[in-house]
Amino acid sequence: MKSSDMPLDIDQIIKKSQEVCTLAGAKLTDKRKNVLIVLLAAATPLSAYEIVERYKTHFHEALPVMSVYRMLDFLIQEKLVHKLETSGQYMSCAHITCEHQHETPQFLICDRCGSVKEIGIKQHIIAELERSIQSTGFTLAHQQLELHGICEHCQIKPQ
Amino acid sequence: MKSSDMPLDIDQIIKKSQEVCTLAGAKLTDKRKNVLIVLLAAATPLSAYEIVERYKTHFHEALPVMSVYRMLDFLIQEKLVHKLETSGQYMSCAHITCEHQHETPQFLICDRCGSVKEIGIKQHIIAELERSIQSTGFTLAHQQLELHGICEHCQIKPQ
DNA sequence: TCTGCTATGATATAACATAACATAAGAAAT
DNA sequence: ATTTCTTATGTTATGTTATATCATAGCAGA
Repeated sequence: MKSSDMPLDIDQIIKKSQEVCTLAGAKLTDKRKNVLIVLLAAATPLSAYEIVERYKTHFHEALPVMSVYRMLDFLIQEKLVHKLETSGQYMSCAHITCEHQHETPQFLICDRCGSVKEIGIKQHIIAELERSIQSTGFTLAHQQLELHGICEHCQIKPQ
Repeated sequence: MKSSDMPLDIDQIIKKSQEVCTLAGAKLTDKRKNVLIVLLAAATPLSAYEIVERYKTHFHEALPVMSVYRMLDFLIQEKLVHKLETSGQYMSCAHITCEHQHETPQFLICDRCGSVKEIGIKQHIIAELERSIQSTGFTLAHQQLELHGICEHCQIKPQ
């Protein structure tokens, strides 16, 4: 069984997230926490507007989109959430409870079912990429890669 | 002098574009051609709405956004134009007049000035990327990479 | 309690994109 | 030349993602 198929221990992840925020001198308020919970419970990345809907379903409380965007900004800053630039969607970081230093994330986005797998691409490939770019004088800001394709599961299914 | 600093021979690129379309059994209509000209004349990628504005300035004719999107779809299909997924902008292909088979494009996007450089990343790096992804069962649809950072020119400037 | 900071709410609007249906323009067939 | 078909474009409406701006609430420290 691959780790990605294992049920998440949301309580543990939230606890760890609290610690991360406290260490950074930031506050994981109830609403920020709930937004994170919505993302943790989702099988796919969500748009800010989808988060509003699910928040309402889960917590019986309406949250303005504007607030969701701000909470997402906060969670991204604390590296608890990633933004997928290619689709304008947000997902919880798959490695919140990992102790190791987080590398720049790389994503495999399934264009059929919308699922996303967060992977760690070998650092030497990224290094080689950077070397191949160096000659242009360009300095990379962030190396987040978003690769689109079809996931294993959807390849097996007839369509 | 690097080729990217050289003035484009727009006439020649348009002529070649006509050929590409004819070969594919498609028609590069006047309006499609004009949209391409707008992109060729731009220093940075443009959004569909910016294209509408410039089209009006250049050709004294109002074009509905809807039509621009369709023309962009056409030009992208003919590989004369690329879409930057991370910014929702469009730019002409830098290699229209090249005879060689076009590889999947890779882009260096300057987050300061918005300029974009279309580069060819060594094929073996892409191959290695694919290999590193293969174990996940994922099949890449397109390997277009959009890398954000600061371009050479903006690094030299004070801010 | 006052002050000030941070978080959140509310409203409006910008920016990017698509759906659905109507019309026009050009090629091919008769 | 007229009809017919197809492709291209126009029109209107709406959906989706994101930001600006100003107001308010809630909490911490002086």
